[in-house]
Amino acid sequence: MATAANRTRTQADRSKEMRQKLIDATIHSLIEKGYARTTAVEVCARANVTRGALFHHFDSLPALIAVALSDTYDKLLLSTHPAAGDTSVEQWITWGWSRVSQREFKAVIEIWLASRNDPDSTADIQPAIERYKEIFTPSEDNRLFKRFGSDKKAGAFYRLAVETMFGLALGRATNPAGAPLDHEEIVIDQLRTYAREFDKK
Amino acid sequence: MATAANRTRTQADRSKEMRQKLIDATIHSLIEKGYARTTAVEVCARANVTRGALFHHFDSLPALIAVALSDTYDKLLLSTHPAAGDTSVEQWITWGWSRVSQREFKAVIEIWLASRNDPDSTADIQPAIERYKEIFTPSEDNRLFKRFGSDKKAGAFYRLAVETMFGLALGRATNPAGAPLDHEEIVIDQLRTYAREFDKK
DNA sequence: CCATTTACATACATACGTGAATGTATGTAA
DNA sequence: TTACATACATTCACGTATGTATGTAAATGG
Repeated sequence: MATAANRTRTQADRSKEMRQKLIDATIHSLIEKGYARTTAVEVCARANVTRGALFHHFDSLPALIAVALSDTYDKLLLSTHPAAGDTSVEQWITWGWSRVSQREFKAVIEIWLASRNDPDSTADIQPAIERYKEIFTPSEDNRLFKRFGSDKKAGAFYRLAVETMFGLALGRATNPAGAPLDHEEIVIDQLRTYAREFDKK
Repeated sequence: MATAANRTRTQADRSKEMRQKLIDATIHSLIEKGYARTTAVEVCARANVTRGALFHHFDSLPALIAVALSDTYDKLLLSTHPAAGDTSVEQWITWGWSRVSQREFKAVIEIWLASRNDPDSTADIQPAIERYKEIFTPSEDNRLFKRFGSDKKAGAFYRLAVETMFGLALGRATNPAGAPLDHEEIVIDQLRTYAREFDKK
């Protein structure tokens, strides 16, 4: 029996739901299988639809991946905020790691690497990559991390902390089931210790 | 005209040279094209031989990659040493980064990721990965970095430094031509600053 | 309520990668 | 120099990915 909700499902609804289903399947495939094995067949199998659906809503698989990347960036980095503008550096470390340690971040790494390895097939994705690069750069323009823009020493620490978290994320990404590393807490704690030196002043 | 060197080229010589040629081509392909696009066709094209040669010397492409990985690990990490046992922590940072910043390290990252993404096709490679894991772990058994094994605080910093360098290496690996990042020196300098705190004692 | 668009499924043409089978040239020991 | 092993090249059979063309069901609007 078709429920009322089903019967009144508008075209716009169908499209939106299908697109989101394909986006989710794409991200999970990137996490579990990596970029190269994230094929149209694989994605559609996960979404329980045929390739016809994918090619109806997206021009190509790379086009879908580009949208999936933007979607993931937004969810990871823009949906939450490091408290207010008066965030301590230590708090920022905690917030940053709570973002970078998400499983979805592996999908981002996969796409970053693919864009280097295969510039042709990832041409559609490049813009989405560029658009979010500023987020990891300390500057006055950075909408999330203005506070590091002016202070040179703090800026250096910001760079270091980001790279450290990326290193840990890479460790997870290469670990069998994306499992956390044993020494993650040790490293993040060490970062917090260094962060507190800035907060003291 | 065939030179004396050419004419007396023994079968063992031919094999050794061919194997090395294939290994080098494999590493360069991993650096430029990534794991997925490092096909037998691609490698043989770089080595200017046919696939017959590859399959004669190696059981499969993964088997060749496994050998190439061991070869690279040895060249990167075991061919040089961080001075003697009395190395300062700061010197160790410099040495470590001089290793991890090598272009060949991207090939290692590619293989790490592939082993997670495709355990089946990388089954042959897994042992080579495991064999060198201890190098990045601080312990008394570590043949390179014994000095960090006992001291807990130094151990934490060692972990942090390694992850930071991995992060920078990932940045290079994803950068267009494997180009260095603008802020590498800033980050490494910051690591050196922290390292000096241990050397003071 | 019927014509038309939109959403999706199915079928097919094309391309590329692998591995095995087979053929040939070069080194080596008797 | 004959007899065989090793080193490589060529070819083919097969699987899988992509993109497109065509068919069908579900919404929409007059």
